[in-house]
Amino acid sequence: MYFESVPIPPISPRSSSPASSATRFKQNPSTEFDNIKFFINPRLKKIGPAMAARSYLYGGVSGGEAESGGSVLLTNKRVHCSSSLNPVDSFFVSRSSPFQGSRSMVSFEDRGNGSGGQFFQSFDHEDNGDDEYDEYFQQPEKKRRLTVDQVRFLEKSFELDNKLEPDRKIQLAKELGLQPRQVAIWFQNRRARWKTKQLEKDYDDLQESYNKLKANYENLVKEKEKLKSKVDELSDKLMIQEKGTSEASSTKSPCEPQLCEPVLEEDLSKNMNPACGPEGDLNVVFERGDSSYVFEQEQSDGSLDEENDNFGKMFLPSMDCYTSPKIENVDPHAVNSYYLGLSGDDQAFGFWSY
DNA sequence: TTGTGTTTTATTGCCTCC
DNA sequence: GGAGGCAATAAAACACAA
Repeated sequence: MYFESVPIPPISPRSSSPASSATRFKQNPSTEFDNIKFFINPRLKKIGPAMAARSYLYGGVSGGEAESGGSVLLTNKRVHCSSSLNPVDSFFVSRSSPFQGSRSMVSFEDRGNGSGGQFFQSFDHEDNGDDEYDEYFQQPEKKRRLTVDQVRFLEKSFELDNKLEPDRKIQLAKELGLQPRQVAIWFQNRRARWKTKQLEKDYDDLQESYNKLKANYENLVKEKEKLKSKVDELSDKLMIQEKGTSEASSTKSPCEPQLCEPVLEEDLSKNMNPACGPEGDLNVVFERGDSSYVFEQEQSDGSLDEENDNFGKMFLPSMDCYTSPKIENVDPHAVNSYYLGLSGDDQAFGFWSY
């Protein structure tokens, strides 16, 4: 086991200067970055090797795990972290790549001996003077964005397959002049972005469906109101007509054979004719009593029918006050259809078929 | 110029699979 | 147990308004 306490001065990562990083590095001359595997700060938070190296190089610790002014413990415990410090990665950076120009902030190509391990070894305090430290740290690698061409290339590759097999990763890294790790990270982040976009799209689709349904519902409510007012209007007419009829009958002889005769089916079908409409002798129809039998043909199937059913039931109570008690046995379909002068087929209004 | 919000690059820990 | 994926997150880079 290898433990070492490493003080971290209170320096903001953003405002850090290369010199301060170098200073900190020099404060720990015995630090061997090749042995850095695992970091624990005083608050027992873990810091990976790359993060630790980053804190040295750039004056801060990514992830906010290390508290400034605190210290970390170095151990050689192995953690799963494909750190960019891996010297092997630098071999994948092709100097002849057409996509040169973007490197990871922890890419150490063109630095010293060209490998991460050697890069760090070159800072052995015993073998290097202060000037050399400062020379390196005054021009730190910054986090660099990929070039437009690199991104375009990666995007095309992502379109083909958003998963990255090891061979493909290495191939892409070579072609782009990046580290395989960078390619893997790019795909990882790209998948995350894709997923976010997908979620947004799904949300929009759901929202659109909801809006359509809502609009349909509002239309139905409007139509319902329209029909209700029409029913009310016709009910009023019926009441007036009833009044007139009763007044007329009271002035006539008690028994008028034509009116008291039972209504025949043929007569009813005449009354059901839309052309006749509600102006027909409704009293006669309801006097028959078993109207549901008469209007059996009005029955239809499907949810639409159910809608109409409720619709009819909804208006019946308001009609009770206008009609004789016998009407309570009447099929709501029949009542509505008859009152509106519509046959069963005519009930298939356009607005029902959303 | 500076403050602020967004995007991109990168790290970490956890999880699953082999 | 190692490799790779993912969610969460940090921080640099960038965009843009005041």
